[in-house]
Amino acid sequence: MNNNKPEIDRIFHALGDPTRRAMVEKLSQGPASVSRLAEPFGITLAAVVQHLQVLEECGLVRTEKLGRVRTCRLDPAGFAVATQWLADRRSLWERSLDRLADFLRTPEEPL
Amino acid sequence: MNNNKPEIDRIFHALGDPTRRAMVEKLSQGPASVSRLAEPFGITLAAVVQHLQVLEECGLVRTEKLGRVRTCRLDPAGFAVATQWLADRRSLWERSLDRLADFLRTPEEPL
DNA sequence: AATACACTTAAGTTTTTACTTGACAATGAA
DNA sequence: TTCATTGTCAAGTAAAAACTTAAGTGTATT
Repeated sequence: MNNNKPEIDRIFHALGDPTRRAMVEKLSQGPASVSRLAEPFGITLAAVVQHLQVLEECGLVRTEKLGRVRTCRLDPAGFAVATQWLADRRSLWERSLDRLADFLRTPEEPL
Repeated sequence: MNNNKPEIDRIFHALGDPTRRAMVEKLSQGPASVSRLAEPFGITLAAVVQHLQVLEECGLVRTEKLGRVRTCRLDPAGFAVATQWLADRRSLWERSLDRLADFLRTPEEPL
């Protein structure tokens, strides 16, 4: 499906992959180089770099290269977008429950 | 990658698809039948049902069938899991920033 | 200068995922 | 009973995503 909010799309898509989420988990303990990030996974460096691109393009991770080593760190802004979306769902849902409660409480009224 | 927390895996995977997220957005405005859920999307009912199964299996949505109509509604519990994961990332990340700040503040100490 | 290190890139393969088609209940209405 | 409605299921297709291989670049080390 083609939706209207590409940023959210990319963020949730990025978080949808378990390897990428594991990379994020590692980075939440502090910055790491690409190869140290790769260590825990049984995949090639190239694959890790590809995941990293996805994480960077959607704003969950920032990286900078110094000499020959690229350092990766979390970018909280991206997480805020995801958190906000979830919070919005909950608040809308609660509003709909409230409306239902009102409706049930109110005795039959003519429309 | 094979991770240790299959529930989180399934939840974020489910939210990774834009059509499923749109379905969740619709359901956050209140319960809906399968065919009403399907209306906004240019896909077959069968496809919608498949998405619905994914959402139900990971605990984001609950459904119940009465007569020939199945009613779908959000299940807040699933959202709590996702929200918690995001919150955990942020708090760990902030801890790591604090440790860095400590380190920078402390004058050279012998190891 | 030679070698090792830390990536990077492009291209191809494999696996997953989303979606369709078509046939088939089961329920409710006429 | 007949027909439309609402959904279900299985199988297949097509597109996207993850991953590999292999060759290459720039940086540090010896």
